[in-house]
Amino acid sequence: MKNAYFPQEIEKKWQKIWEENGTFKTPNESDKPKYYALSMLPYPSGKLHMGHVRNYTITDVIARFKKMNGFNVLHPMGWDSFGLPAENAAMKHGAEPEKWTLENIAYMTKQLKMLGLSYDWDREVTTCLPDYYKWTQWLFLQLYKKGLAYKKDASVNWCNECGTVLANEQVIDGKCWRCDSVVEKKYLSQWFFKITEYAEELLKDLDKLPGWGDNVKTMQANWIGKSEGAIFRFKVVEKDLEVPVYTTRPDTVHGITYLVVAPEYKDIEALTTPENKEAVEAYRANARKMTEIERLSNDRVKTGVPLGTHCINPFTGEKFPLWTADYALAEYGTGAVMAVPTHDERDFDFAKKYNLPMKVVIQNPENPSDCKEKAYTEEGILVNSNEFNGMKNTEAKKAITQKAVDEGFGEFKTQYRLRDWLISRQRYWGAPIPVVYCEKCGIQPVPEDQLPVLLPKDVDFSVVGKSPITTSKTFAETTCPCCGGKARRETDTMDTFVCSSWYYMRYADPKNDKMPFDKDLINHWLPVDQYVGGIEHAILHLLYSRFFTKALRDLGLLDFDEPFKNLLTQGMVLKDGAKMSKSKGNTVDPDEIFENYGADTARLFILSDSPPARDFDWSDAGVEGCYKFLNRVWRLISSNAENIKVAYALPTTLTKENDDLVRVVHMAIKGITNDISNDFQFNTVISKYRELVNAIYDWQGKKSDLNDEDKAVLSFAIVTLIKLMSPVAVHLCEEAWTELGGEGSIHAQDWPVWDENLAKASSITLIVQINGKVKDKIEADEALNQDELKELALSSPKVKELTEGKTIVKTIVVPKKLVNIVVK
RNA sequence: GCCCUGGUGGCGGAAUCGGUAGACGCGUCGGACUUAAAAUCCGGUUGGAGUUAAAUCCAGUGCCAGUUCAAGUCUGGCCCAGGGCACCA
Repeated sequence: MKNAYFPQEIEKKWQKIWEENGTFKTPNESDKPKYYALSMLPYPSGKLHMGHVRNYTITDVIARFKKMNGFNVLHPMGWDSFGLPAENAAMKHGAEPEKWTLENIAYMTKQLKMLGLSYDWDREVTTCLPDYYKWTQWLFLQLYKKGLAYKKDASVNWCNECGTVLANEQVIDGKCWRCDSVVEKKYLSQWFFKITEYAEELLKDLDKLPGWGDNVKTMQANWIGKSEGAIFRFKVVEKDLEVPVYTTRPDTVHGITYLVVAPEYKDIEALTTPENKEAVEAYRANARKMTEIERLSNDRVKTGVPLGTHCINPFTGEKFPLWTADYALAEYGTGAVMAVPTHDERDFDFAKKYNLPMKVVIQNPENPSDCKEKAYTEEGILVNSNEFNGMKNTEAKKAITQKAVDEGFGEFKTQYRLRDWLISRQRYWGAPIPVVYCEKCGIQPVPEDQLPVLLPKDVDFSVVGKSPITTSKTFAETTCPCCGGKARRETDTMDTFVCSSWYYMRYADPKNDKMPFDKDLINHWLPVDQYVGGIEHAILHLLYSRFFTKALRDLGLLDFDEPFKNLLTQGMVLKDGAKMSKSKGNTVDPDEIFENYGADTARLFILSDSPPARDFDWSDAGVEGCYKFLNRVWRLISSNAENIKVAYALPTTLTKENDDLVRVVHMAIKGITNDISNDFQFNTVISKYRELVNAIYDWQGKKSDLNDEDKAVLSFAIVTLIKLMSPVAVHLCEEAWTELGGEGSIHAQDWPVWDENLAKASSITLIVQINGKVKDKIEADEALNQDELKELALSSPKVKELTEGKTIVKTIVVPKKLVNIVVK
């Protein structure tokens, strides 16, 4: 074994051998239990960044750990390779999106291999290739047949910069998730997935996911936004019309003093009197012009105009006016709101501004409020509410709704904030939506045997204001699968999130050309046992994937309810306290780290300083420290190489010193195994590697010559060390294993096991406290019983001195640990 | 405003059940080796008091109370930071 550590040399060597030997191939058939470890698949942007390195290292260590623990581990990798950057690159550099994408994939694959990741590359999935997107299209057709994919005219989010529509989930603070430019509203005919059909199950099944963080689950729950309330229908005085409203406060219904409809409300024109028409039209025109941002920026300052018509409150017979105001949202509930200014802050603000009447109907008997200064929104007792007076408002909700139900002007209603998923994109580089439009037959799905609908090659990427796909002379023109007549192909492509909603299923059966996946195989491998990725997908990708799983289950394609059993959301990689970004100039290039220190150092460092879920601050000194540590490990092994043999067996009886080292090794096995099992605390795992290495050096420092027993003990310690380190320092440990006479790959060895009796020190340190403060520490035999421990503590000279002249009130003995003497 | 997460040395962070606070590392200071440097090795490093040096003592896990023989850990109230949602009726 060489004296010096040359990571670049050994890393290259082993990567080649592993590839040739197929060390990391995963067979479908195995007598071992399965384990599916998965990282979120990357977008092939060009180069790996440190966030990737962190993500894939975490998952890789998990996969290797599980493999050594007797699992048949599926650990695949693929590419989320449709999307706008490829198209932008095409426009900028004139490169084909496909060529650009495949080149990036080739480069990043090389980088992933340099990191020493244990992927089964035979299962690689590339979403932009026809053998994959054929099945994305096939799945679309199944959803279409089931009524879960549909086309409708709707007001949609439009990003001018990207030249396409966006899903609600892709609009962040009124801006595009990708390019950050302001999103506008457009009225277009678009394709949707009916995710709302699963709103209740998506919410409810969050409870089935104890392996997910509460942060992600509450984000999803908030996004789904369930609320329970009632619909009331109010008759319009001047017209033969009704205005239905949704409310979560049916208990306040006697306090209605006006009603608000959204500017986009469907019946608004009919509800407007001729005298008010001009003002209402002006208000609506202005609302249409405003972007989401503008609506948000002047929040709290509410505006509106009266329509001139009135409704009757069936509970009181009172007549109240109708208004339009943009604080009522067309897309939520019925688009109309009953206003109770006394018990709703928004209605209160509006009523104050326009001097509308107020009527108190809920009171706190202890501390009544007249609601002149602010709305009272807490619980209370009903007043001014006819037969409901005196009822607790929580009970009145039900009673009042029931009355509406009985008398036929209302019902109980559960409402969700979640909207259907808009999947059309007016872009080229995506999976074409497989439908055609026929003048005679209408919307026709492309027959399954005609899939895939291939992307055309004869397109002009320089066009502005429309999708490049529309420039193809060959693509749109087609024949109707129904009547054979002339028809036009859909030119919209699917949101890339559709592709990434099922990729983890394809890994189970990546080469299937009859189906997206075999049912038995997917039921065998799925759900994913451990999913690792960034928190930024808490809603988007994770919600869509959960929806897909449930929809495909209902299509009979699979038999599970949730795709990801355990989810680890890793923190960001920072540098100098800020997120790494090119614009800030604080990025670190993985290639440079591989070149200067090797992949093992990079892997060790990225896991070392912070627990996976927390943000990680990159520091050059930290990398240096990890490199030094690996050198230290290397020296420890190489300087002892002739004394260490994998095959050496431990003698049954040992000297005290050797016994102590053996105990340290057992403690390390136990500690490291528990740390990995307990939320993958790799930072403490690595500190335990260091402790073990330090202990071996200390032990060695006390020895001048090694006898046979010493050699056996040292071999045990070092062979265990490299097994424990092998999931992290994958190349170094493989090299050491081979040099020390190990057979096969270290990555195929069994994980070390500890002996509970040896995984502790041979004696205990008894903590002696007086009044809860540590006063003495005594080495003691662990066999001592409680009384003996008490005697031992009381016999301490220190204790005698401090208890002199005082009364011992009480003595608490914690077995094997501590004695607390309470004195007065 | 609502929801989630967190608050421990100069820094990253550690501390199964309530039982030695600060593991391990980074930084830093001192020492050894060296002509010198790098590398390596050894030692100190929460604050304060104390001493020639030590021993030793006191305080200390965001703040204020409480429970307990014992609280970083449990309970109640508050403050701060980060993230998410936000005119959702």
